[in-house]
Amino acid sequence: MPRPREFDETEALEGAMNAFWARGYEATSTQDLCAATGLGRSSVYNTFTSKEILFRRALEHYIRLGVRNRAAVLEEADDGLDAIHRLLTSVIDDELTHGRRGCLVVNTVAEFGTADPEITARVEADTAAHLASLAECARLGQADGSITRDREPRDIAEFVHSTVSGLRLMSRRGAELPAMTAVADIAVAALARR
Amino acid sequence: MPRPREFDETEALEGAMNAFWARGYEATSTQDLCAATGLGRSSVYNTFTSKEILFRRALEHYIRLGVRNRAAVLEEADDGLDAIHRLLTSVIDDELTHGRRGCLVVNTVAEFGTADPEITARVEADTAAHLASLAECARLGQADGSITRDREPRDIAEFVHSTVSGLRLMSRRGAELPAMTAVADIAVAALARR
DNA sequence: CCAGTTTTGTACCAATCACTCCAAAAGGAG
DNA sequence: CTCCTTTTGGAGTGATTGGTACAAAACTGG
Repeated sequence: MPRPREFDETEALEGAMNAFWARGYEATSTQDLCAATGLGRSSVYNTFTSKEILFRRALEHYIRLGVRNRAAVLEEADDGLDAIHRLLTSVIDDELTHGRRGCLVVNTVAEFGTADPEITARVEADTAAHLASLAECARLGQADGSITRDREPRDIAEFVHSTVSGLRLMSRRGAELPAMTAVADIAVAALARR
Repeated sequence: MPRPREFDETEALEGAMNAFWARGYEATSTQDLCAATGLGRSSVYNTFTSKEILFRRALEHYIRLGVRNRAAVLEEADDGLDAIHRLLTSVIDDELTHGRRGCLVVNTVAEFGTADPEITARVEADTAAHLASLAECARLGQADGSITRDREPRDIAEFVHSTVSGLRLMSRRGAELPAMTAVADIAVAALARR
């Protein structure tokens, strides 16, 4: 039987994810990746094949964590509007407690645009999933009377998604908490049924 | 008297700006910069000193153009709310006619965060100026009755600024026009006096 | 304890990175 | 024309890039 690994693959992946998250794809060297994962050069390549593939796996891992977190937040909401309010609040919270790192997906979109087909496809899939979940919130909110019926659920979803991106970017550039809270407040109020 | 230059410095700067805009700072090599400016290696370094300084000048140039464009858009507005509506519409228009490039400042924030003090300061200054101009619009709109008085001008400015960033990011990831229009519509409606 | 398999560390690879050096070229002022 | 300055192209700088080669190490099933 083979020699066993001396590290936990998920932990290493998480280290790489954090490095890419902080500095972006291009600015993160393979040496940075060794340091961030705690692995030697050989182990990195033996496990993750290449920088590009490691990045895709890190992005994938990030997205999975994001989906999980969002689901947890939405679960404890009282109604549709509250769900969206909680979501925006949790974004702000997360930024404050984790040092204004922004969002890996947002950073990736900004860095790559649509230049890389594989990454574009992965981002598109995540965006679609996020939008679907937000649209479902909107539909629920319209049914329970908390969210305006003047807009299509799809459009509301796009608006909230855009607001989340905006908040993530605000945080990354170092905006103050009150400013971010104000943005979230106005966004939520815009969707409230009146 | 010295030998004169064979190129226009502003044109060269614009070429460099476009390269950084499309690919980001790290992914743009000095060779890319030569191609984008049309200059030889020596001329690039003779004129712009270093990649880092060239980037700062490109960012500066981009910001100046942006300020000029925004001023032109705001000038022809009927009232405060219309100004904000026109601003968001012009962002969408600009993205569609210029190939969904997003915004250099947004991309720069995503790529650098607050890691580089000089760039952070420049972005902060631009953000402050943009916010001030937006807050003035909000104040005007509150005075002429087009914008809600339930919010502070400062907060409205932050909200609009965040929405612009959100739209820019949407466009860069390739979102459809109707989705962007919906976001802008909801944002404008959120600020309307009712 | 041995055979078999994989991981690991080290040394190494060509290519590219940002950048520099320098001589030749190109003008204008006298 | 000559002098003086600056620009220009091309070759070259060391350092770093992403990625490999390979042998020693490490573990387990037999």
